[in-house]
Amino acid sequence: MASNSWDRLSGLEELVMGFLWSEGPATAEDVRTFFIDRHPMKDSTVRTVLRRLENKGYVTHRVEGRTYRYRPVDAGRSVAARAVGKIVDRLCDGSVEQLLIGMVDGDVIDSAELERLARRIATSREAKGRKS
Amino acid sequence: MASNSWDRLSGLEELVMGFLWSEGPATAEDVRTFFIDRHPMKDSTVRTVLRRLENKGYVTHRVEGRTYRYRPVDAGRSVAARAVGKIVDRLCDGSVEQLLIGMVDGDVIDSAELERLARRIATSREAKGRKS
DNA sequence: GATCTACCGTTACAATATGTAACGTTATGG
DNA sequence: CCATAACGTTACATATTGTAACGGTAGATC
Repeated sequence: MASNSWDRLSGLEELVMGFLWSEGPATAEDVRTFFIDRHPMKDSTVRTVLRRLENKGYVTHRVEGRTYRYRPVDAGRSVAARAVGKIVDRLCDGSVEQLLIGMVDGDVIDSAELERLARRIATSREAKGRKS
Repeated sequence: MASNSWDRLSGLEELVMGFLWSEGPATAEDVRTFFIDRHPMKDSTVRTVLRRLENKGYVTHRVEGRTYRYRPVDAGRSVAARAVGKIVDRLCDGSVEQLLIGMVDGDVIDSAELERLARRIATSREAKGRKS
């Protein structure tokens, strides 16, 4: 009962992941405190969410004294990249170009800006050769 | 009871949208026939799915004689672009660059290829000036 | 060493979302 | 007039999600 093939984050799970990604490793109590205004939860609620996130493979925990400290398994951008990969496969017929065109047309990003970013990334990549 | 703020497509809904995107406007019967092997469904099932898709705003229908012909409201890449926009906001702290880096690191796309596509898109866009 | 307390896992439940479909209704082609 | 094709309404069983009460347990406190 370990490796499921889940992939979607629920709204609350996404909120919590957002916190972990920006604030780094945290305990259930840290999470609860952080969301105390926006979204008050009992501690058991928070812990349930964290446990579910762990089952889904998004976080791991390390035992620290008698508390658990949770941390994201992957960077937000990695999870995002995988999600986008699936979107490309399923909604863009596998074509990243189609997606990029859609993003430019839909004003998600400006074409000049996209070109600039792509160039910058390509440049920084070529400077380091293969890594794996 | 018209404009909901839904956003996610379920597995089956995605399948059906895929069909509509690739095959164009279709009736419930067209859909049923198309999926007869992969995913047999009763006609009422298909029509329920189509109706739900319409509620979610993904398709519209036109009455044609006594049947409904459904068509996608937006191109697949538009839907994809919006979805990616949300992903960027929620998982990449609003930075498209973070997403692109994640995609390159995660081998969703090669950096050189990304640059090539970005350049091509930028070129074709600049050739047409503003449109809206 | 008896208590208290901070944490944890287990268990539970209501509200949705999803897949699936039976049924009743109604034009329309015969 | 009647069969039928196509539609909407209604109905579940499951799975997911948000929310939390409970009971156990290891350290800290008298």
